[in-house]
Amino acid sequence: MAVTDEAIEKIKGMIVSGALRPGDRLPKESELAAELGLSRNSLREAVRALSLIRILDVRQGDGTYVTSLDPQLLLEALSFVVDFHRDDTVLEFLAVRRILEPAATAMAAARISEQQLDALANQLDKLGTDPSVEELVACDLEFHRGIVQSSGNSVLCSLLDGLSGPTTRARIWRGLTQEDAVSRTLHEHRAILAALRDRDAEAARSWATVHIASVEQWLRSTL
Amino acid sequence: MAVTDEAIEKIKGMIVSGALRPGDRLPKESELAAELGLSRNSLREAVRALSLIRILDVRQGDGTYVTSLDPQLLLEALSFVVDFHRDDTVLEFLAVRRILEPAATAMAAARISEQQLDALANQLDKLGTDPSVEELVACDLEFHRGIVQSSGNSVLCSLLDGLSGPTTRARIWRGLTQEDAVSRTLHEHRAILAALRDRDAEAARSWATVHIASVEQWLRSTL
DNA sequence: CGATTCAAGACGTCCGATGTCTCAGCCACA
DNA sequence: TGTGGCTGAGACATCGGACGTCTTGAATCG
Repeated sequence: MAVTDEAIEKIKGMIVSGALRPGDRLPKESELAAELGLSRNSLREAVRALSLIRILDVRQGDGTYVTSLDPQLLLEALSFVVDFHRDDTVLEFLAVRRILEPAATAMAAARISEQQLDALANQLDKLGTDPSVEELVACDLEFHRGIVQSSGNSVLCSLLDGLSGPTTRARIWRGLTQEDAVSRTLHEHRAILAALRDRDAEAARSWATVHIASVEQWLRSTL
Repeated sequence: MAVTDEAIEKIKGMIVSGALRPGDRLPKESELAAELGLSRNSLREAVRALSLIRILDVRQGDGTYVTSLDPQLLLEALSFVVDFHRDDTVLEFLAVRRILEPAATAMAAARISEQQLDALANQLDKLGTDPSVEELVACDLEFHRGIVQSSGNSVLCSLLDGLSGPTTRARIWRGLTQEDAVSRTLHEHRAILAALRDRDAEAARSWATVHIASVEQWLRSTL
């Protein structure tokens, strides 16, 4: 195994074993390199790789630190990876989202606060009845994120956040070509919100499923 | 932005835009470095980072290539990230798995082949009635992977593979020395298999839910 | 014709120097 | 005495070049 890969594994080991804890500062590059038995250049490659996936946080002039290791942070790297997928796998991503999002929405029905509900309602109202496609999609993302956050599961939340990337493009595309997509989306959002207000998990789940399935169906018929 | 980060973005751009396609070979390091306007050292950091998350495949003595970019490959990096999570978030990962795995199992009920079913049955038989914990864990992983693969959604499959990474699972099982856990697991596996054979998606889903929920419950009571 | 050898090409690793940024401590000023 | 700027030490950023190791394929020899 290459020394750089070894270094990656060793640093990983130090973190997993607890020798390095979230927020801890690593020894300076030259010291750590000596400690691990490789050159500073090679060590830097390892550090850079771990920083790309948000394990390490490198601050020039200061030092290198272990990040908080929050699921949110680590899964953020997921969206970077997801960006590489081509359109022919969008359907598979959407299918996964169709599983997760309704479940998250149902979970939120039991936990979402009144303030959160009001905030969501406000957000929908602010959009008006004839928004631009870009506005609608941005609002859509925000709306769903707000709900999923209320599911109380940060892993679920981050995962959905990452998966939503590629489908965003598809939704924009759809909004541009399908006439009634905008009004239908608005209607579905209000239905989801109403179900959440009623604390009706099953209704919330169903509306969320319908919401995603309609995008999926359109996409399938288009490809 | 640092030159290395710039290089990462540029290489990403070349791939996303289609200038570099899966399997393509990159210019040699010195040339690419000159092309992107940085030193070979800095470029190598970028390449190393992209190779950690399986975007690039570096072969010493040969050259650097774009990987197939299969969802399977890219999400493989997920397990690397998941390894960093501490025990207090295991429950959240498990909750996500509890959503995905039953859905995948239900999907498999409609698509799984007879050969696949026989293979799964064989695998369970081979384990005997009193396996070691290590054998059981390995078999458990294999069993679920086999089913999820039959769901026909490679994104879903890779995601579950990453989430139920060896570390997570191992940690759960290590403490799981409950006597009846082994036999109960075996029983549940057989029930899932029977439901699949019957093409009974709902039964398969329910058994999968029960299967995961029992682990979840045990874990919750232990932490 | 096949096996072996060898050389070119490409990545792997290291070194040392210099640039740039951050932070903390010192000092002058009000 | 408090505040603000200045400055120097420390740490990361980047570079260029040298040398090692590995892969591959062509040339060579039996």
